[in-house]
Amino acid sequence: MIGFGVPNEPDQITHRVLPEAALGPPYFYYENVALAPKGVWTTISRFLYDVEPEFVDSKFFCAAARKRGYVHNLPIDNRFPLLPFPPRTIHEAFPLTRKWWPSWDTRTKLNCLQTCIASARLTDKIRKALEDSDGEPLLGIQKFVLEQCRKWNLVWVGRNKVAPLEPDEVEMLLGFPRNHTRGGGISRTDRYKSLGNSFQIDTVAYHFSVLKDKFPGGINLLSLFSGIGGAEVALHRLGIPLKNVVAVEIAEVNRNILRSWWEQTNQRGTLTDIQDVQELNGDRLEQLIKNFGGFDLVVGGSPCNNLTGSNRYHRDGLEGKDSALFFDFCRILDLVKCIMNGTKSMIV
DNA sequence: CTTAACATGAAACCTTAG
DNA sequence: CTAAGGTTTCATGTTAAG
Repeated sequence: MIGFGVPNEPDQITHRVLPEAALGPPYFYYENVALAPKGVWTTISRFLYDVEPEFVDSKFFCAAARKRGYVHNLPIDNRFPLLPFPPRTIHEAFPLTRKWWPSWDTRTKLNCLQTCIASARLTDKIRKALEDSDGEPLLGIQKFVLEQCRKWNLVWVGRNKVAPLEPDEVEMLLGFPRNHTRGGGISRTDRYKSLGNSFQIDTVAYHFSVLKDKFPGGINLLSLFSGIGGAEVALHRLGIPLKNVVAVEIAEVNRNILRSWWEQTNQRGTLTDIQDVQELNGDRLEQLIKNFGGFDLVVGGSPCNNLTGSNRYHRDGLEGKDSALFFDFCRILDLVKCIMNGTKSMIV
């Protein structure tokens, strides 16, 4: 799962032909989970001008897996990665765990970072199971422990002791600055939730890197479902100045995180918060676009709640309550295209 | 009212053996 | 080719405690 290519791997594709209707401006970038129910990505592609999805696992960029699909109309030649490369194995990312890591735990990469962590009861159960055996644990015990470690992304923090990742460790793996989601009234569980829903910065920045030459004077960004600001952080770390950013995000804690980052990094552009994508109708968009001459890039990863395998209750596909917001991405992108090109919208 | 802890499978893909 | 087995997954609902 390397899409059109990732750094340090062969089989790079540097050329593709986009459908006529997909050509910008603006550039657009849509993201969601790769392992969605059957047919979902076919539908997503069809609604986004028949652009072929690019499926990439972020394990090629960091120490954790993250299988995602991206539909975008960005150029794909002359991409470059953020430097320095983040640690790409568990041992490099968490050197202190090495001392306690048993030889029979052969993991070198973590699994996907999710929104919940393992219970204390589980790590306690694992400790007790291991303490009962002196020396090498029985194969059955090893199998059980390893299975739980994979399932819950546990790391070794002491003799017979495993633990879930701390929020700041998740921030690091995803490529965010330390303490990005800390403070300002956000709870620990909300940090896990916001981080678990986010982009992996190095992956997205690799795709965005082709924009650096094109927008030396800065970029106007429409960031839908912006969350904790993955797109903004990626562009910033690439050294692409942010001129006008319109960020749409339903959760107040996430809007606060992005606003706080915006101020801490001394951004010189303007950040406009919008709470709900439903507020973005034709009139509002026309007004915004008139203010600063149009968007260069429209980014969004719409909710995956009804697509991900982690959801035991309502994995209903794109028509699900939350995941149907994908169609708002399409609606808004289409409106932006039409307003900027002076044509009439196909959507009523 | 928040926050935290905890229990709760299955779809879809992959590998392997035959 | 098929079947069996292995592996992974941006989560939700309930309960309790503050």
